Amino acid sequence: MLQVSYIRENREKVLERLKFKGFKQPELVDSLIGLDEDRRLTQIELEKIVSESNLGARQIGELMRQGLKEQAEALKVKTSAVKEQTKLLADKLANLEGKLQTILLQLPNLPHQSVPFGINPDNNVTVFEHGQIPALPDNALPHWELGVKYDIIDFELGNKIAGAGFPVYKGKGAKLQRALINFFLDQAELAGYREIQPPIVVNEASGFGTGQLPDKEGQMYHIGIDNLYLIPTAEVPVTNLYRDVILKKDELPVKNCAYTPCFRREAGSYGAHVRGLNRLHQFDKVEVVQIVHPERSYQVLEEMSAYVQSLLKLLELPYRVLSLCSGDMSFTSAKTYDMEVWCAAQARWLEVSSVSNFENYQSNRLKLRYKGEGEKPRLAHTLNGSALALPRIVASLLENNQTENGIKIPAALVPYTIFDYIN
RNA sequence: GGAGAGGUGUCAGAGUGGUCGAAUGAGCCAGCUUGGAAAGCUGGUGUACUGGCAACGGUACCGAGGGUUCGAAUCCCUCCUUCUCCGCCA
Repeated sequence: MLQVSYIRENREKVLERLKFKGFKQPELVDSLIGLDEDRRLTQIELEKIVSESNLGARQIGELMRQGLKEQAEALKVKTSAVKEQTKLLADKLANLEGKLQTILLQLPNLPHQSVPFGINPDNNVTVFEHGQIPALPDNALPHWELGVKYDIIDFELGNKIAGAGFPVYKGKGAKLQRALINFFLDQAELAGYREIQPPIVVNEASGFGTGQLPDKEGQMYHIGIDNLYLIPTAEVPVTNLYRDVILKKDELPVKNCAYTPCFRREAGSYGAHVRGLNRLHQFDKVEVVQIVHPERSYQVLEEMSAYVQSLLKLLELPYRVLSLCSGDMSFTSAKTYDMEVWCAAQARWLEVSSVSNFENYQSNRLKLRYKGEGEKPRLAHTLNGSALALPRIVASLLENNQTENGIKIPAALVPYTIFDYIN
């Protein structure tokens, strides 16, 4: 959520950046500024009257103590009348605040200066590529067929017990999952991240805190009876750990990581491009989250990007890094890098990580702040990234590493799988 | 799930309708004291919105949200949560 004070003081720039992002309702900015003006005037008026009636109440108390009942009664009548006015103003104020909030929730984050302009994914800019695209034999199989061939991923069984998009991993397939999770967590720890094991359901307040609610409600599984949501990413619980928190300045940066299953309804997305592991309702992911000083957030974004790339290098997967264009970035991000791995049999790039700097857009909503000695609390900057999401990594490993002897496991992973081939 | 008792500032802990944003103690910060420290003494020590160049004000916040009242930490309602006992259970 953008700060009202920032919008008020930087109207031109906000409008320019929103246009850059392709935001279609720039008129909301001026509505917001108008409402804010109105809100402040109303508040001043209300507080003046409340102040008066507070004074009256205090005087009544004083009179009562002195036993001057009649004077107290007279003053009561007067004060009651003042109070009537406060009701109207309080309603008006609440109404204005509601409208203000509604608009604020509709305004996306402002893209950083370094974000390339664009309106769709075609305008994303490849900023880095690494690794050789492997040449596969003609009889190469896509991962969903390899999964069946080696009896390690069973989509039909998952379909039977849960539904489409809930695969069952078996034998070495299951062990590969576990190996990847441990590998990612160990790497994260080496990079200075503290491991968190959060709940994988969250309440409404948490959903609002990271912005899944109210807009993306349909994207999450909802447990109606207890009004809880299955998390779509560990970002939700791990970032909400810091909701309404004021950190000491020297506690920054906060670096947390977490492995969790993630649940996404993905309503309406079916078809060939979401086959196999490409898009699932349940998948495993290790997420890294940082809370940093505002002056450091762009440096940290680069560091996080480099960290994710280091994982891909260790897994020996060909990848590229995209700087998302203004129009393709998520609603809440100020700058995002996507990491995509090459899936040889499908002959396409698949996104396995998205690393974003939210600046203070999330922390404003979360009321996540930091404070130095004798300073005012200030909003911190938050960043997060997948490190990494498993299914597409598995897809890429299977497709790229298929040999006549089976699927070759990259050396860095062998200590975790204990086997070096799936066959 | 049933019965009961609680939730107050950084912490401990008073406060049951009227100068209570909140006693007291501890902690923390600053000053005094000291060669230095401890002890002692003095002062300070929350957040948000808002007015003001500032000094300094206003309003709100005692788990959350409503309500009663001229006035609520204190009374009423709903919810959350913690503890104890019982039941159930990985």
